[in-house]
Amino acid sequence: MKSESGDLGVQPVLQWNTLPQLDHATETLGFPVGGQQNYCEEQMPIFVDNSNQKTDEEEESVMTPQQEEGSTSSEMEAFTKKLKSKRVSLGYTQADLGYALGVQYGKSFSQTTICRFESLQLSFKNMCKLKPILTEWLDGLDKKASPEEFSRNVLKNKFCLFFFFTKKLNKERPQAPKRKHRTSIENNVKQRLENYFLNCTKPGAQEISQIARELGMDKTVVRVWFCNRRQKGKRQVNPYQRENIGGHPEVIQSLSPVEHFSLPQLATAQGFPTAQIHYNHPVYMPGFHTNEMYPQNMPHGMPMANYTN
DNA sequence: ATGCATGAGTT
DNA sequence: ACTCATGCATA
Repeated sequence: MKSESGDLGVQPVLQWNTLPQLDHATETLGFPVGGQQNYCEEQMPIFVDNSNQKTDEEEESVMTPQQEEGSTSSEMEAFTKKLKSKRVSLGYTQADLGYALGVQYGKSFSQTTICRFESLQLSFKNMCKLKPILTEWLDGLDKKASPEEFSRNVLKNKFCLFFFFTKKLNKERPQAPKRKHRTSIENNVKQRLENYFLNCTKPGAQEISQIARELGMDKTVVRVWFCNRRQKGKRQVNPYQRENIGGHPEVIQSLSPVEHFSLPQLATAQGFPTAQIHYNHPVYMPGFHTNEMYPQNMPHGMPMANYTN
């Protein structure tokens, strides 16, 4: 990680917690710096002067989700690859990118969201919504990118991040956690939930109560689980589809129980308009209960420059 | 990278 | 009480 950068203004490296310039930054800025958390609830302060763009050629008022002609799934996929490639080449982590967006455009995103965007794990609509912002970011990088200037901006961004992060930290340190706790559902219970889901993707209050009782779970947890399970079914691309698009659709046909259920809106659920690959089961991918519904993504075989990690 | 959760907006 | 966008927390 020790980029041979040396000092400020040279190599933008954005691994906050291992950043060589970190100490320097800390001294310079007068507050501690480090860590890699998500603190996105709050709006980030905007420090960066975007003098190098953003004149008034751009009317920002409304970003119409160019759902129509602009974005097809393949376009989207191409875009995500481009984005990731650029991000990585700059040494940005997903979290960094999320924050950078906040710094430059006033709206930050979490590592999670960036991650999901890059791997097309969002609904198409959501992808379309985020794409313009990310496009802007990409474009901004290309424009008049004098290396020094760029590096400077990167560092400025980082300082903003540091500031924001620290402020947030200090705020939360005293009054610790009214934060949530991630309840962990045992695998066998998950499996049973899956079975219930298979039988009915949208149980009513009654059913939920019943299920909760039978599984010895909190009703709310069950309800949320179903919500999430449904939502998961609407994710845009799952690894199976992607890996088999150009290949052999052998593995896929496990079964298609979903068809047998009345899933009114499921069929039309915000899928990619051009997602031609429709396996019979848009929702449930049985056959794996290894707790991992979907296998790991293979690493995008790209020449990661100096992205050590 | 992903599971469980929240909150705003809908139905 | 749901959907949808989103993220903290965690594996």
